[in-house]
This record gives sequence, C-alpha cells and structure tokens, in this order.
Amino acid sequence: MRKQPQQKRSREMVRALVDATALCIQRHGLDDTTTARIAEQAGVSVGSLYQYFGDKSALIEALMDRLAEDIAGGLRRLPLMAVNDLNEMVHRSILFGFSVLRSRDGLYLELVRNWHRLPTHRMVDLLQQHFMELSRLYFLRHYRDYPIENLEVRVFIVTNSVLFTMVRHVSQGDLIGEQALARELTRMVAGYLAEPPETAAP
Amino acid sequence: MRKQPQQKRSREMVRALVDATALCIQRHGLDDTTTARIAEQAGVSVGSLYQYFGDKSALIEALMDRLAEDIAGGLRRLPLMAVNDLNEMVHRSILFGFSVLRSRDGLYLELVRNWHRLPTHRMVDLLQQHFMELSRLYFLRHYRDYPIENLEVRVFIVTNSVLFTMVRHVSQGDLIGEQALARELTRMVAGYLAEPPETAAP
DNA sequence: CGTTAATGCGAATATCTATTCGCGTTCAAT
DNA sequence: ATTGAACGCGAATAGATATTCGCATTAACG
Repeated sequence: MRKQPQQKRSREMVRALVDATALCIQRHGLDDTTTARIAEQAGVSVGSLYQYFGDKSALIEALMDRLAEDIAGGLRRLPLMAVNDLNEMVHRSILFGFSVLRSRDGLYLELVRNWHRLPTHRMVDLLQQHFMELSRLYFLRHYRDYPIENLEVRVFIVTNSVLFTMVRHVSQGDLIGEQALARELTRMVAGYLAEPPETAAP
Repeated sequence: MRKQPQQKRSREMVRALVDATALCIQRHGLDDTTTARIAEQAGVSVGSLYQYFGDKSALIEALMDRLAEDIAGGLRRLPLMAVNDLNEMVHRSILFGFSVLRSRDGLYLELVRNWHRLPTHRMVDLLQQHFMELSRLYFLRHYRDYPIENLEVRVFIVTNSVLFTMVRHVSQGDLIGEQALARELTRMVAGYLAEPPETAAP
C-alpha cells in the first residue's frame, strides 16, 4: 500500500475500493475489471485509487488477502475433528468447498478460473495448507484406523482433484447433479485416503 | 478462415503462421503472443496474416484443432483394450497424459493454464470424450470384473482430477516426484473405478 | 478563523495491440 | 509476353486501459 490512510474518510475509501473490486470482478469478469470501473463503483476517482494502491494488482492482492481470511475462518469453524467416520468427514469438507466456491455470486469462480495470473496461489495454497494441517491432526488422532504414511502426496492429489473437478463442474453447464458429484467425489477421496500403505497381502 | 489459400506459397504461409503461433506461445507465453510477433516469427507480415485468418483467435483455433488431432491420434495408438488389469490400464493412460502435457516445450501447459479464455474446451472435452468412449468399451468388455453403472460421472471426476492435478504439479515447482504422483494418482483412480455400485455388503 | 498537510479529483498522457487499407509484387493461364 | 487475379506488405489507424500530475477540497489543530 503506497500510503497509509490516516483519516477516517480515506480508510473508508480503501475499504470501498476493495469492495468495489470484488463487485466488478463478480459482475463483469476479471478482464473487464478496469481501474476506471472500480473507482466508479467505489464512488471515488481513479486518482484516489493510486493514492493508496501502487497499482491495480496491489488492489487485487488486498482483495485476495481478505478472501483468504474469510475462507480460513470458515474452515476453522468446521468441527471436523469430532467426526469419526472418514467418509463423513470428507463429505463435509467437500460440501464446504462447494459452498465457498458458489458463494459471493461467482466471485470465487472467476478468480479460480484466472488462477494462473493472479495471486490465487495464495488462496489455493492456503486452502491446501489448511487441509494439510487438518489432515495431519485428523490422521494422527485416527492413526489406528487409517495408518497413512505419505500424507503430503495424498492431500495434494485429493485437494487438487476435488477443487478443479468442482470448478469444471460449476463453470460448465452442469450435466451432472451436484448431489451426485459430491457423493461420488466423496467415495473416491475417502476410498483413497482409507487405503492402507503399500504392503502385499499374503 | 477468411480466404482459401490457392497457391502453394500461401498454403505454406498458413502453415508457417500456425507453427509460429505455437512457437510464440511456448516461448513467450500467451499474453505476449502478439500478431506482430507471430507474423515476424513466421517470416511474413501482419497484413498477410489477416488474409487467411479473420482475427487472432481464428489463428489460435487453427492451432488448437491441429493439437487436438495430435492428441486423438496418440490416444488411439495406445492399445489399452488389451490390458486386462485395470490398475495397469489406468497407469498407462496417466503416463500418456503426462507425456502429452510435457511435450512441445510447455506449449500444452501454457494452453491449459489459460484454458478459460481459449477454445481449450475443445481439447479438454475431446480428451474427456475419448476417455469416455474408451472407458465405455473397456468396462463393457470387463463388465464381469467391474460392473459400473454411472460411468459418466466417474469418468468426469477422474479425468478432471487427473488432468488438473497434473497441471498443478507441473506448473509449480514439483515438490513431489512425478513417479510418486503417477503411482498415487493411479491408486486413487483405479481404486475408485473398481468400486462396486451401491450395495451394502452383508 | 487560519494555516498546513492530507486527501481527492479527472482530464491528459503513455503504451500497447488488433486490425485495416492502398499500393506494389508474383503467379498462372492464355 | 500480357493481363487479371491472387498475394504480400507494413505504416497508419483505432480502441482500450493503466498511470500521472497539477489543481481543488477537506480535515486537524492551534
């Protein structure tokens, strides 16, 4: 941020600008999210935008940071540890993922679609990190039932599989019901995570 | 295509332009693939480009079509039907996927990264279609061993999971070995596809 | 109040890129 | 060889968008 807003008026403007950015992206798509539009939407001028954000991407990063916190909060609020059944735990996580992705009127969708030219990495990596910690805790607690060794790899595969399958599903006309998709994804993921490590049965 | 090239010289130019497009994308990335650069690379002028391609995207579509044929050809050449072991069959498919994705010096990677603003749909859908047909044949032949009902959903999930997990893997610094990834992906996918339909065991 | 620093403005500027168009060149058929 | 059509050229045009800068307005504080 180029300058720290010191007065109340300007702090509100910074806030309004980030809000406006989100609104523009979800309404017009990332490509048509111009500095002019953002400023107009926020009810300020382009010049003011550059008072507090070095450039356009700084503004978008500010938005991403806020969203990342939102997601982290929601994830922490899920009491997944208490769910003993792996299948159930996975299913809840997937449903949470769907709800995030569908929230905010397609904002997340547009962001994930453009993930390669945005600091979406932050969010995806964050999600993955959270799932990783969560998984570590979960499988530590339930080690007796599910003794996994290569958790890193498995969580990597699983989060990407779920995330992008959901993205593809939602960003296409859904020829497949969301119910069915969530159910089947759960089956695949839970089945995979439950598989014991490499040991040939006699 | 705006006009049909009638003379040998112009047919070669069209070919050179498509080649140049591929080269630009793989060398400089999609964002820096300008008409000027393409023309320069092809050794012709911008104006000539517009003789045969209505606009820039028409040129890219021509490239995509050619690539799609390449992939389809390679896929058809794989003798997967003969592979009786599901695990083996899946593994070979995944390795094929990796090889395609890594081929042509990152061209495919750049395209898949930008899939939302390209007719990549064509390719992804094509791949998915091919896998679908292939799966239909495969599971028809091996119905005794793997009686699957909801093949559509399963193949949708599986293709997207594999494709985008691979993309994420290759487009990041690979913290995970490709070997391990291929092995684990295979385990997940084959395990899932082998699961019997919904019937509670006694 | 009055002064000053912070804030806000938006037309003007800089840059980048797709696309066009008028003119010169080459091809192919007679 | 001649001629008309196809071809090829690239400077000029058009359109879009990020970023700046000099001036106007507002808040803070004595």
